[in-house]
Amino acid sequence: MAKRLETMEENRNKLISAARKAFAEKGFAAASMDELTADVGLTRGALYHNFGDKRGLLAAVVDQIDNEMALRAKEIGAGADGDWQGLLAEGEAYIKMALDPEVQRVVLLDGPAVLGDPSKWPSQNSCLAGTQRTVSTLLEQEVLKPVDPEAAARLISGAALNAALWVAASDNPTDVLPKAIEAFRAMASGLLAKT
Amino acid sequence: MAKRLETMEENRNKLISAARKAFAEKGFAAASMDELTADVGLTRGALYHNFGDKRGLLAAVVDQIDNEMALRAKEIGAGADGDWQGLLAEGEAYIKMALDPEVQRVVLLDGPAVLGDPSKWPSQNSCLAGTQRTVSTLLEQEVLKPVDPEAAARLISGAALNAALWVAASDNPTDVLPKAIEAFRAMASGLLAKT
DNA sequence: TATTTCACATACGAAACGTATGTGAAATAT
DNA sequence: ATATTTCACATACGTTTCGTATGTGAAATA
Repeated sequence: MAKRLETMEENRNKLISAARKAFAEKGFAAASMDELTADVGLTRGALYHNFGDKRGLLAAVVDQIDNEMALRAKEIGAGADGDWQGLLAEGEAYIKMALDPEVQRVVLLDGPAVLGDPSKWPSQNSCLAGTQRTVSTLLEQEVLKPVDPEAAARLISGAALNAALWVAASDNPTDVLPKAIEAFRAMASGLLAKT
Repeated sequence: MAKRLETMEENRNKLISAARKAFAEKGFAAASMDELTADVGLTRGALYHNFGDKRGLLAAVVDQIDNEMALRAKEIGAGADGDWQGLLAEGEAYIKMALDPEVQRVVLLDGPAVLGDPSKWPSQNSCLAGTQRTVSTLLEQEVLKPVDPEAAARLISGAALNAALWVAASDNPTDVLPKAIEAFRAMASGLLAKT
């Protein structure tokens, strides 16, 4: 039947999977397309046919990781007590996820540098979109000061992810992580309306 | 007299100056070392002798811009009414400075991606160090909640710089900038001790 | 069964980086 | 003042890698 589409999908997944490893371990610039494709028994021909160019492959990888992150953050946020606690929990989750070298190297460092501003990624940044939705909800409930939702979302994610970069680069991450989370909660609470 | 050292210094400055332009306009990866050096009447020989490699040149450029930023932020902060207002003013200054394509592309995007975590740059990140000093002062004055100074500094700068990336990438920056600043002030106030 | 499609392989050309070596003017020594 | 050494930079080379242009064979269609 549709054997063409089937193997094509397989090959796309193989390439994305190999790219996740290569980009995470070596960084975008140092990752060789020849090597990466050969690892899964293909050539650069398959790559350029499926993703256009090296950037296109990165975009696909970033999209996949970003969606996984957003999904996980949503789950964690939903388990919290109320929307506000949910937002804090999401932020905390992002900090922890950003400790993963793959997330850090691919999504936080190379992603913005190669693909440009996250909010304009071909795939849309799911993490950012999710946070913004939560903020909007809290604004309607008048839990937050009347700030711009997109601005708030950017600041929250920016603070969280930057804190994570710091934690990961520190000498003893486990010791530093709670400090980052505490400071994050403090700053985020600045958005709360004065009740 | 010391003609050797003199012309050597001149050449270093020529290269750094040319690199600022090239890195800002084309990005680190796309900037050609052949082209860049030829623009100032030199060859790659001069570059590799002075800076070791392409990354070394970027490090020198980042260092220069970073120091200019820290100097300017310090001036602005010093002109404010009190240390707390100074910190807010500094943050606001960073947001505005990050609208400069040179700052954005070289220091915020390519810098971390190529050189790694800012706090461990060969040059030390002057901006970060400055903010942390201010935070420490405010902690001694018990103006802030007892948070880790480094964590606070990272969160503040992270939020500010990420907000700036958003503003710059937006369709009408002038309209969006005040929203970013307002949200920033709100979040930063979360660090204040509950008086 | 013949024909067409197309997903991928193969082949090619064009940079660009880093190194190894050369060179000539400045600094030093005689 | 002349000879020697230093060294900042130029030149030349090899390697790697990307993107494109073209070829091909199996699957889909006629």
